[in-house]
Amino acid sequence: MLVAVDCVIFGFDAGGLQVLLIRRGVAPMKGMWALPGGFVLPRESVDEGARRELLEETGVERVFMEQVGTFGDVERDPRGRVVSVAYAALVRLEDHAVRAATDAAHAAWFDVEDPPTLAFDHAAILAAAREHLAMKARRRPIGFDLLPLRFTLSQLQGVYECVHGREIDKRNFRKKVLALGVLEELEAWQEDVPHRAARLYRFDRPAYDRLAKSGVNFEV
Amino acid sequence: MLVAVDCVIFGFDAGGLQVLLIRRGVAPMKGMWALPGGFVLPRESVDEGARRELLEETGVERVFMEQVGTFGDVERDPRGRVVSVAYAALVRLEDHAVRAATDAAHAAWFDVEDPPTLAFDHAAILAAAREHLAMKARRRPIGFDLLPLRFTLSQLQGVYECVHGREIDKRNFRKKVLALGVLEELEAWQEDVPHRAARLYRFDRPAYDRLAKSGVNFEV
DNA sequence: ACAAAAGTGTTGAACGTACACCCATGC
DNA sequence: GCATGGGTGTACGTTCAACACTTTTGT
Repeated sequence: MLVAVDCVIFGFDAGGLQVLLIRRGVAPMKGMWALPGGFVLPRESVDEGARRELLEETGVERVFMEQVGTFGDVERDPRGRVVSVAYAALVRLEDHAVRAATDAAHAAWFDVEDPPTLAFDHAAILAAAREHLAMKARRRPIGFDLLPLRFTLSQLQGVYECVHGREIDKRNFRKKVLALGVLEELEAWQEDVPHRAARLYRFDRPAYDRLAKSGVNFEV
Repeated sequence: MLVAVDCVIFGFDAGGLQVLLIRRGVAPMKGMWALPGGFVLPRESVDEGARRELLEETGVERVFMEQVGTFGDVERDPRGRVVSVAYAALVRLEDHAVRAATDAAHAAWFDVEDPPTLAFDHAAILAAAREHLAMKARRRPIGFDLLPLRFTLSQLQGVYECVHGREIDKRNFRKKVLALGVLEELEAWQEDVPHRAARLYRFDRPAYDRLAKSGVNFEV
């Protein structure tokens, strides 16, 4: 029995929530889009395998990945009996210019609302990862892992709207998120936008860590 | 590489939250207490393997198990490279008179607050399952899977106090749980108790299913 | 009579939600 | 000057937390 890992890497840009996929360079399902991943080696933990495969196939490293679940149907892989452990992570799109490597002919970002047909049971894994992300967003301030270091409140609101799939009132959102006290207001504004420039904010991690310890929830 | 399953089965009685363990009948760690579980067979899914092992080792069947996580450290099992998928379930203690079977010399319930030393990394799996249970309790009405068909509000409150590890105000608890409208008030009372007899209630599943669809949360 | 748990309401504070208009900028 | 998104406050209703005493039953 083989143990594999598959990584669902989420990014965010103006077009909404994105997911990182690779085009398979080897059989089976050569040429199809799939989640980055591969087999766990005998001398590495499953967690280590996930990090290694992600780096080899996409060049993405140093991200915090969480387990989403394990997919163990008998027929899920035509190569034989393969049980796959799925991981999810959030990255800043700008920080991760992806590159093709090893058995991944290409790596590219896709809108999660409109992904290509995926190999194996990766569509189910992607769906589970989105559900996991929506749950996680209730407990942690996910926006800060997805956005640039300096961001506007509208960008942050966009993250939550994408993740939860509903619109949020602008005034109420600002009130809640500012009241948390984990945003640092910068003396800096957007540039080169065809409308009034928005103020930029930065995530105050020490303040967040203090809050998280006391068990606050980040539902918005 | 071998794939195993381990099952964390929670029950509830007057002594608090309980967990079902087996005494290992074979090496390695023969004689130690462990979570029921074993290896997944080539022709069954991981989910099926968990149900089969639980039945074989403890006689418990027809329970709804959820994945807790997958444990994949290289050194977690002295027999070699074993990746284990952990499952958790809630059962009514009274419905499951456990029995020893196959390679489990004994099966018995233990207080989750004070379990024996466990084999392999099962202490870590148990801790993860408890965390999973506390999270699950925020979204679903877990009490009803753990209690007898007819129960008192104090018993239900006891479940939540155990799971969340804190005391709850009796009046506020009753207000909230009754307001949910998923309890059916019975014309029946406790018997043979050395104090005023408490009214019995029953879980109204159709009402709950209607609520759950509309996305209510069950935090108490 | 006493021990033990059942049962019952109110109040004040905090929070969530709904809602509309003016502002700055680039074209 | 117009289109685009930025930025701001209030009022109402709901929910939550804190809190103490009387009732019933068995011994």
